[in-house]
Amino acid sequence: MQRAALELIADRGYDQTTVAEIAVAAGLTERTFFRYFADKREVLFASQDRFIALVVDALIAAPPDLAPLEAVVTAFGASTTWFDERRALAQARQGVIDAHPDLQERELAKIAKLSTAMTQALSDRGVSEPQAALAAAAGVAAFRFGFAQWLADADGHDLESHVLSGVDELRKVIAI
Amino acid sequence: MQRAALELIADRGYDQTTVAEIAVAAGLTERTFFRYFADKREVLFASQDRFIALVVDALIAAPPDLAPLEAVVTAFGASTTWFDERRALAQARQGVIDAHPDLQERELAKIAKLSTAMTQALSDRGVSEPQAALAAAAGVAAFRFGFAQWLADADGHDLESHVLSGVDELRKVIAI
DNA sequence: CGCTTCATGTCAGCGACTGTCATCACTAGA
DNA sequence: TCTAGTGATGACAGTCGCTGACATGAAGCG
Repeated sequence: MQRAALELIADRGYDQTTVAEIAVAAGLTERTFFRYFADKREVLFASQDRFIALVVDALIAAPPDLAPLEAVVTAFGASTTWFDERRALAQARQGVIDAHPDLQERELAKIAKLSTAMTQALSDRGVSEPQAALAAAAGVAAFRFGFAQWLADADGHDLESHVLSGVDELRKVIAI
Repeated sequence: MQRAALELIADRGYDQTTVAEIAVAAGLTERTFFRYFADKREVLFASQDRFIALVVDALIAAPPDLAPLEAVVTAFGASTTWFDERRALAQARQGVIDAHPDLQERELAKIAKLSTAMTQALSDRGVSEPQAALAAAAGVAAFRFGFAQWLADADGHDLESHVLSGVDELRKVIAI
């Protein structure tokens, strides 16, 4: 169903694609669609949930002596090869999302979910509440920055180096 | 209409309040509601748009020799007295928003809108693209942090001091 | 063979949202 | 003062996202 949805929406646009059409294209009915996905947008974000789980697990498993922001960056590192192997798909998906405000909203919500999950994981590592929240926010900002650069980057540096340069930029901005 | 909406939703919940009810409570019809607000959520966020305009204008007007992050913080300072005078209303509104995921999504979207507007304004001040994006992201993160503290703060420090302590915390996290 | 369970289909219905046309007040200008 | 135009609103019908309730059929298990 996710594949069918991405193809249909990429083809004719989000508004012009009904849930019924997606379901039929996958050989099912509209009602069944809503048994798998909470709403229409969600069909494009199921993979995002897996990504979040992956990164949070990596954060929990990170060496306990790392500073908060370093632990966050390390955790993101665990996901970068997964992306590096699927750059074309990620670009297609991002194109669809960037084309519709409703989808951008959902993406922001997923990012926020990631951020709060990382905050929680940092708390569990013994980081204080404010430090955890801001380290997660900063790390996520750097990742988003690096991710955008990576998607746009024609000469194919890998995602991780883009994320690291995002952290560097962040340090420069803050250090003033 | 905004007042009617906030009261009704605070009273019986977002899902249990229909657009038609809000419109009638304001002496209008559902169709007219949708001429003023793009969708049901938006009625709770019109004020947010004014806030964004205010802060962005302040950023444009900030002394040109300020560092990016300092300019952002200064711009937020222009809005804090507005909030300090309306703390009770802000709390009511935040309570409603926190009670429904759809509204949280919209709030994130508004925050993102603010962030990109500030990025643009920083660019216009001559700040480089990456620095602008990250300074805006960092500033917004600090503001959100300070805002949450301020809403929860019983002994009434003003918003600005909470935001400044957010920036301090951010510096500590990053500096490692 | 009967029982349960799980995935799916069917159907009816609500509410968000839109396009279209009608109505009515208000204004500008002859 | 009449008239034409403009802008805000209402009325109505229709689409689509989404949900609850019940039916069906296949798979597994005693």
